Amino acid sequence: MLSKSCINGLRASILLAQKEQDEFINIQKISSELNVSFYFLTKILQQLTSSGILESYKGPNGGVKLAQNPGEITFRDIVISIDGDHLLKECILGLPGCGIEKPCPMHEKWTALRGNLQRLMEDVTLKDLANGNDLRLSDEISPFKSINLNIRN
Amino acid sequence: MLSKSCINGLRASILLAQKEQDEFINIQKISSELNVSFYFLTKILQQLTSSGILESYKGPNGGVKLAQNPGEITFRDIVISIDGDHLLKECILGLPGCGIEKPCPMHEKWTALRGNLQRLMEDVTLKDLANGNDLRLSDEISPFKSINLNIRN
DNA sequence: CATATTTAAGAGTATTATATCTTAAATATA
DNA sequence: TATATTTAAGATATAATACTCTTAAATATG
Ligand code: FES
Ligand code: FES
Repeated sequence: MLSKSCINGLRASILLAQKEQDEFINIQKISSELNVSFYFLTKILQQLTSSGILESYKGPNGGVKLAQNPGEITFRDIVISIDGDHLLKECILGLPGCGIEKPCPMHEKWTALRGNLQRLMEDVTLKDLANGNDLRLSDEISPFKSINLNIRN
Repeated sequence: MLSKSCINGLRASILLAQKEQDEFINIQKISSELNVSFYFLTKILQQLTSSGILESYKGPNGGVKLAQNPGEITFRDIVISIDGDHLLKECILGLPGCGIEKPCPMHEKWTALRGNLQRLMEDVTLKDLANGNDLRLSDEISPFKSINLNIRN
């Protein structure tokens, strides 16, 4: 449902919410904690930075940090930034302009469910997520495990 | 959320449910009614046939038809056949084995919503869909409009 | 039996998504 | 100011999905 980029963006954001809010966190460090490629994660976090969800700082001791309090950033903010709002706007049968012309047979049921999804995503903040269980994966079970562990040394 | 293959499979199935159940319908005809490439649709319908949702018949007057009554085939059956059950099984944050080891922070909310999605897809049959509005698109607005209209002439 | 019609199956191409690499820009610190 | 560190941006590579084409198999009909 969510793209891999989006999932990694969420996971990184949750991790940032679990850390000290005031200091910039090194992307290399985040990527190794999440077992995601540094290169890939960098691209994703650039997207979140350009959306204003993160702030970044270059140079020694640089990195990224949340631009707002974790309680003010929602799950939805991050999904929209990376995957856009397709999921929350489009017809489940792919018809153009969901509901505008003639709604498809699934329209009512789908928009109801989609509304619940939207509400769920709006209600959940990074603060909520950060207080939940640890999202880090062990090397053994991580689907994101990188093959080359010596990236950028 | 659903792949294009899946959406086209659904649209074709709904169309079949709107037609005479006893006769085989030509795939070329379905593809032109839906403004989908004959080649692409053929592949998708082969998938539904091998899953036992459709029956096919080769040769003159051949084609495909529903293997059961429209009221007995659910939206879910078709989604599972084409896209698999990822959507209904996986963790929204991509963690392996959703809920088996340590559930992610979204687990409860997501599984609740996913349950509603599952129920929705199980409740809706092709009969329901066929009685709804017309799914055919006009040439002007169809996102599936094929560029070359003279396929296989 | 020969031919035309139609789906099946597999191969091939195109487009998009995912992932990596390289170079540039900013900045801290010696 | 020179160097090392770190993100930004753009180019490249790989994988997955979408889509097309070709050939084979089944079958109706003359
Ligand atoms: S028109 Fe299909 S879900 Fe709205
Ligand atoms: S573990 Fe994430 S939704 Fe179940």
